[in-house]
Amino acid sequence: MSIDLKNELNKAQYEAVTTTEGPVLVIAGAGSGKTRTIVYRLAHLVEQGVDPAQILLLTFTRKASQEMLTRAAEILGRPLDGTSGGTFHSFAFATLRRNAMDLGFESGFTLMDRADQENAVRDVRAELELGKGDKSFPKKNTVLDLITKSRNKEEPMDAVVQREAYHLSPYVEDLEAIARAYAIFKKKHALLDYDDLLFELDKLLTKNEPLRNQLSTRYRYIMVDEYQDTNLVQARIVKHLVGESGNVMAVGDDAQSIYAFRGANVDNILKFPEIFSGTKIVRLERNYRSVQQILDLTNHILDNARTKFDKELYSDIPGNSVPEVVYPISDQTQAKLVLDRILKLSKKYPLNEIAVLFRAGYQSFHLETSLARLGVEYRKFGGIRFNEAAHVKDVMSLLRLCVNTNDLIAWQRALDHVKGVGPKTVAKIYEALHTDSGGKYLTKMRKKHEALNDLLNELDVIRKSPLTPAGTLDRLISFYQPILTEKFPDDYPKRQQGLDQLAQIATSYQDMDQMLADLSLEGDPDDKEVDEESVVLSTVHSAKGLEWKAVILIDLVEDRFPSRRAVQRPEDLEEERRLMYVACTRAKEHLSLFVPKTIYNRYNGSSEPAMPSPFVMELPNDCFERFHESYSGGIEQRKSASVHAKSPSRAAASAEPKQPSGKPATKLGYCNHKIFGKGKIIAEIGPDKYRINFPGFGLKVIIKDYVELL
DNA sequence: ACAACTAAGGTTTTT
DNA sequence: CCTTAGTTGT
Repeated sequence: MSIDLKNELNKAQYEAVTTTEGPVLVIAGAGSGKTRTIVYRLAHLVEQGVDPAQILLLTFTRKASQEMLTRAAEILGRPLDGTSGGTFHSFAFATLRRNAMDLGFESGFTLMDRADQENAVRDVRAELELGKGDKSFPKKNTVLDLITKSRNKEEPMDAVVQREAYHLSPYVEDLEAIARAYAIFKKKHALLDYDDLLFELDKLLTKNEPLRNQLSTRYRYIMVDEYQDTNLVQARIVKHLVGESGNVMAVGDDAQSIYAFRGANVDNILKFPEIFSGTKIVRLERNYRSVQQILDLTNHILDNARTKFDKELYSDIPGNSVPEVVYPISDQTQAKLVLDRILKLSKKYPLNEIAVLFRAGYQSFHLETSLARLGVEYRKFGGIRFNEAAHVKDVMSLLRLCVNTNDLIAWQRALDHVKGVGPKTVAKIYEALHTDSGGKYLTKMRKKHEALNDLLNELDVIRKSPLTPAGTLDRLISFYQPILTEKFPDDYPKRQQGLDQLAQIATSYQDMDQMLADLSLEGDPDDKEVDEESVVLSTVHSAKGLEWKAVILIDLVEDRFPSRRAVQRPEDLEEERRLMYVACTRAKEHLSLFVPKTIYNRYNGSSEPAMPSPFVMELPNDCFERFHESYSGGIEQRKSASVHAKSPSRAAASAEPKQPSGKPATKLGYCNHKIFGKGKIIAEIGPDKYRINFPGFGLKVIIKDYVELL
């Protein structure tokens, strides 16, 4: 039985699927059947007689690649045995681990997650005694951001600071020193961070020719999804792996590039044809996801992009659902209105076909409490993750110490519950454990601190008789039990469930390192039985590649979406626009945009007026319907351009603040000032002056000649 | 000298 | 709400 490709695919998709030899670049608009194309290509290759083990599929999440492989197997009617699939990072981890010796890690290495990295930066800075008592010294978070940005963009620190954090210029040398010490720290403690995975793999493939040849021979067919979000190292890795065969397909959409902040480089996708000569370019422009009204709106979002995207999506999905823009009175009442909207939509769609999207994890907080109060189930993506929860990290560090006794970060965490032992003492104990002469000190400390003694004994027992990951975890969780109840008196039962879940996950692993890495590499473990009846709450980033019948976007006001941090530099603002595009293109049939008129400000404890997001302001009136919340609680349709006027006639609406759409602020736009940097022009004062709001500096009146308009 | 406690300041996005 | 700097206590 063979697959009827012609029937299952459109012309462009068919071409992408059947061009199996040589480099192919697929520019796939949102909802254009990108996944379908990859899935069919996988199936097609295997049907043509390609050994599944010769295929490598690199995707953005491991879940995505698993799903594609499963779907391909369904089409084929048999499983794809041996196909490698996963993220760049997970692939790198697996390859590096098989070659740990080559890297200089005789006894393996441990992967650090974000918190580990921050802790390491904190320690290193303390060690170097940099910025003692200097309140404006960048925080570890910021320091780490700059370090990884400099690595991912492969630019020197001073260039990054110059461009993206000019106010930190005085600290450039300190930052460089920390970056160097951080690298040494990792080496010393057999730790690799996310960036190291990629750079070490690149290094390994560059210098180890036999390995490179072995891999490029093995992977005769390589497919890379979301290519617009790869960075320079990732592109080099692809190049290494492709080798002689030249059979590589990159799939992506330049309009959906949303990871520049971590070093992704859109140029990768644009330059792909240069790097792989003879590239065949296929464009998928037909949209199979959304009704035309939604596409009209999303196309408008791109209209105002600085870099124009040569793309206009079209769809012939039947449906007559005009997107709506809803103006709640405040972000607090927004939660209630969103809830009402969800309940209304749930009559038409199952809950898991409804998603609420937002820019940053914390923005769903109000809504979460409302949903919980009403007993509506929800699943949240983005924000705090399972493996970042304190109790999970605690147990994980115990586990890490069983495999890597050099892991200082894990020691710090594991010894945290020992009363009377702080950072300094941990360092001493660590030293004692790693030097022959440390015995006396250790026995002294073991006598002094019973909890320390217990822990070391426990670890010894486990190390002497290694169990399976699940067995080890069971032991450690029992050991941790008393600590859990003491540390989290308020909610330990809930956390206990999390640990049980962790133990459950462990049963599917034979290998401890692998399990540890997976937990860091793949945020949340798969909910075994996904509750079908749960609304989805997600950050826009985490919603990438997903779709729902109904999508609700909240907090579309200035400083939130676009993020306050992104307004300063035009490139960042452009990325926010693409983010907005990604968010809206997730919707198949229904799209609601919520624009609260006021935002609660905890600084002065009151609600303050908020400007609607520029991305909403610039939308033409005819591509959405407008609703305002009335003070009596309901929402009412308002404004001229509406198609129908069925709204209930409550008169209260007239008391509302005016739509700020006509205000000059948005027309005046942004500008650059030599000293204050990027600012938003609020008003024109007289013939030659502007009132400008500079983030970090506040309102200023500046003579026009001194600013550069953007 | 170091750990524990307390008050205040600041919040993007992710592998 | 979660991190961190400053203060108190051992």
